[in-house]
Amino acid sequence: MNTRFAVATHILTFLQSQEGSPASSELIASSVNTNPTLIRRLLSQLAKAGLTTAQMGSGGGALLARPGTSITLLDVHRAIDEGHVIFPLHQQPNPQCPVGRNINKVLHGRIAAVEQAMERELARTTIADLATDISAINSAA
Amino acid sequence: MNTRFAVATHILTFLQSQEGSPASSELIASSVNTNPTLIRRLLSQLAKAGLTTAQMGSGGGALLARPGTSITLLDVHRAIDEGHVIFPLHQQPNPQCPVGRNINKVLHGRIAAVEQAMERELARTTIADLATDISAINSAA
DNA sequence: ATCGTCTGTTACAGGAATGGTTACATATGA
DNA sequence: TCATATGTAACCATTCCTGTAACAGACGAT
Repeated sequence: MNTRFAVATHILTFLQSQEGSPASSELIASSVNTNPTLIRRLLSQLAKAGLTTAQMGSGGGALLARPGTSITLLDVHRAIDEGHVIFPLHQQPNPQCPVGRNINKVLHGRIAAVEQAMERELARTTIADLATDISAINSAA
Repeated sequence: MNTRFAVATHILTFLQSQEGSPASSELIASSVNTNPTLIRRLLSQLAKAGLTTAQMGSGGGALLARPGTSITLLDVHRAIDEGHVIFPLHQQPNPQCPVGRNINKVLHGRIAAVEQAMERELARTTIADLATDISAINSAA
């Protein structure tokens, strides 16, 4: 089970709720309930994608690189699952067979439409949305 | 890389193009370019989902259990990736943390919308559509 | 009735991905 | 200078996927 997308989203939502003060990988790890190295690995990918920055040294930690209102779940998906295809095609079907020769060509178009629908929906939610939902739950309780 | 969805779709499209004559796992395997056991494993799942049937014994093989016009890619996805969540949540975030306590509740709703969008799109393509596209390419060539 | 064919299923091995752990060089604030 | 924290690498256990081999059971052909 690959939970990196969920954990990365958790990290970003956590940073959003910190309102600008840096969070150490150990603090984040305690919220996610995992170990700091895994958090740093994901933060490294998020930083490469331009979603977070890091402040090294004492009192340092991770920060959002831009407002949570401008970071969507699609951004997270692209940063974390880069190159991870949801519905991969199989390699080298038999070119001698009328079906095998063309199946990938035909399937590719249909799958592309599916992934586009998925991405459109991912793009509709921002990190700020999630943080807002959470704080609404917490202030209601 | 998990290509089971693509291979299962290939199998069903192959059966559709057979127009009712049974296909052995070995014949299908040669079209997919893999081994018969993998084909039989997938056929077993497709049969459990009611998409194919099997005719045992000499001259036997796999058959579509219902018209290809009524089998969608969503049916294939459900038969093959049953229980395989696209965006799984992470287990047991810290309940002491305001974010950790609620992140999964909030994320779940957003992810459900994404998967529904994906499923709607998968449901729009049938096995018969794929077979039609392929025969169009072959007769054009 | 026997034989060959084909399915359905199991077992096992190799390879890849995931996640947990440890370690360490580097950067930075105090 | 020192404690803190990042960034990254190495290693291990676990799990999933795929290929391979094996075998009992079903069924058509002869």
